[in-house]
Amino acid sequence: MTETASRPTLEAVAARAGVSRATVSRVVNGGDGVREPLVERVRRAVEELGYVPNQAARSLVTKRHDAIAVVIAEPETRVFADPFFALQLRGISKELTAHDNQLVLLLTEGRDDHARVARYLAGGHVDGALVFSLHLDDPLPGLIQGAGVPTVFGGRPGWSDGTRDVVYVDSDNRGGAREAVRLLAGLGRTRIAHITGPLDQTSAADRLDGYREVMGVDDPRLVVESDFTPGGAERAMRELLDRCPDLDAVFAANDLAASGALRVLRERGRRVPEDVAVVGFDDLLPVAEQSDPPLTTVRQDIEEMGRIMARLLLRRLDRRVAEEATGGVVLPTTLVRRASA
Amino acid sequence: MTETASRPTLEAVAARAGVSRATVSRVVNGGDGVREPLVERVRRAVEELGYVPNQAARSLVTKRHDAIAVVIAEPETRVFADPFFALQLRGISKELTAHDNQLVLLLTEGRDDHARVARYLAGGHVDGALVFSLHLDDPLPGLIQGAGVPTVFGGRPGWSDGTRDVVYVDSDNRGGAREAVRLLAGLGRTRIAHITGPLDQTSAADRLDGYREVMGVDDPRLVVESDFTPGGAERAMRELLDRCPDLDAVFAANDLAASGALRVLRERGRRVPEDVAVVGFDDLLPVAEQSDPPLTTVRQDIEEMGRIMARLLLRRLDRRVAEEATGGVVLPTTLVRRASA
DNA sequence: GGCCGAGGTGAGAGCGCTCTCCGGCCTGCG
DNA sequence: CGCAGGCCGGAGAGCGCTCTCACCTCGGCC
Repeated sequence: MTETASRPTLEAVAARAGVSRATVSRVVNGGDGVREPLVERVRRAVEELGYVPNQAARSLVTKRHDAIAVVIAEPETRVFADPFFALQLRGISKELTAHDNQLVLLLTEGRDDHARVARYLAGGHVDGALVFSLHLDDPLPGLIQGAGVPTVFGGRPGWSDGTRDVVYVDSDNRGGAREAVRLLAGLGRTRIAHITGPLDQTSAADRLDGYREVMGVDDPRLVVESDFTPGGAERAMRELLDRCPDLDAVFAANDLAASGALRVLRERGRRVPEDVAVVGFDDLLPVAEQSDPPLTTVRQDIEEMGRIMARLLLRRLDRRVAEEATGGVVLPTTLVRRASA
Repeated sequence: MTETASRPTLEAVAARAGVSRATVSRVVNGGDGVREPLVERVRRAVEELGYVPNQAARSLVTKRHDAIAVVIAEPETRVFADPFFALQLRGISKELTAHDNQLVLLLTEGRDDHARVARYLAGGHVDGALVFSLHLDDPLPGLIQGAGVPTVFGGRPGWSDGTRDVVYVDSDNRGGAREAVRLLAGLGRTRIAHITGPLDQTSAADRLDGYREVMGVDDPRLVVESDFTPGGAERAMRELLDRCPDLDAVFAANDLAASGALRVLRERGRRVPEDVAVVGFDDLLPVAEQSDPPLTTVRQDIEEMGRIMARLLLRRLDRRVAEEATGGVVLPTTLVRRASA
């Protein structure tokens, strides 16, 4: 079996069109400064030969790769249990595709992988990186910054050492939480409990902050730290009911937790929302809409977050030295009312 | 702000180690045929300079990229609603990482993207592709095969035109379904209903086949086509109960569907498993374990599937012309008993 | 009608690497 | 002690592209 003829090169196209390599290159890259008849001739040659530029050769000289790394650190296996990352990936993918960039996915599995990722990024295989780092003590962001690759973070990185020059995109976790708690308060609820997420994640911490801002001085009996999972939330909910049987509302840090809370409330014979009103966070449709009763929750547009992250990074790569704006972009949340509150 | 000094090249390392480029190259690529003292000297130079090979330059000559594309077609938005792909990705990522390959993620959004993906693959940017194509009429697999890139499919592709040379990895959907239905039959259930998945997906079709194999002649009243979602399964379950109020078991094509069925059964006052036994498929922990009652289901090792896909592809790429074995690898499933049956 | 300038096109030098030779040295054998 | 053969290491030719520069050909202007 003969090897299929190797792909045509610029040279071949040039020969066929009767022009020089340089001209073909110009046409392929936009065709500025080439006269129409020639452009046409080259286009046809490209078409006929089925020419596709060799990206490796191109990168070698341009030092551009048109590729972006997406780094998802996964301290817990949890990560993939909720569709959060999947949705962000979709947003990122759409935006990158629209700008002819490729998405290189780097999944890390514990600390051992950090060095690998850092090396890869430092190796200049990609033009930039989109990094999800949601934990306060995560060393990865630091390593990545050290690698000197333009980076945009997903979610506010929780630096222990104060401010650094970072660009990040996040939801308005604090504002969303405030809105949720205000809704409950507006419903006349006075003993509003909060099931938090893991507080070493900035999103969970910020939601707790929002809760506290509205509650004023908080009754420690009403707050239980949990882990964003239904199971964890069930334990938390039981504890809350034991501590404070007369609570009349629960703000859960995400929808998964809310669903766990709902289950325990039902099991304990509390009616929702009559006896206890419940609000979640995220608006994960399969969970929020299917729960019983359907969940009132704070929606964040996750896919849009992904898209914006990509857009920010791409823009940064464009205007090289220009305005290296730093800081965060915080996306608004919206309250979605269903039956649970 | 001065640009940071560009990364060191082979040349620089060679100079520092006092050897030729060729020798450095040999050391970097395994060091065969270079004497120990030289190897050591080169290693040190690499270390000191922080040298990382330029992948583009390397690819240019080797025609290898050490990169694999993962193509996930997404006809429906559904795709990311369940953790299925995420888990497979994890398996793939682990295996690729272990062999120093990168994962390029290609998400397609409707038919328009097909050409883009085909062009990309044909462009020789990656050494191979892992493709998830679960629909009977999907043109994508055909396009990809046309591109001449070594490919392994996730899930049995449903060709309308009979057999082609494909390599795929799939779960034993049919066998798993048989096992599920046999369990129900063994429990003395005689009117066993089946809520299918979308039958244009081979997995759903295979599960239905398995069900039929055990049931013998099937009562059409007992089978309703659905869509792998809780909502769809609710509608299907209602219809089943209306048609056949005395059914005593339900085999749902996946766990999400089973959870929907459970909800309707509860709403209609049927006890599970006393009145109606329920079995799902997938063993998605958050769903299966958290449902009420916990779900008896057919487990497939999704992450392992991903790993095997990657392994198969990598092996294929290795032994170039050698045994181009074709056909499918079908992974076994196991029945997990919980409370629902 | 000649000169200058602008706009198009081509020639050629690399980008950083791999890999094939080829030559030098060292070993072993006659 | 001389020569064949094997190993090691270096030189150099590209891989396919981009980009600078020089050249050429016009048109416009004096």
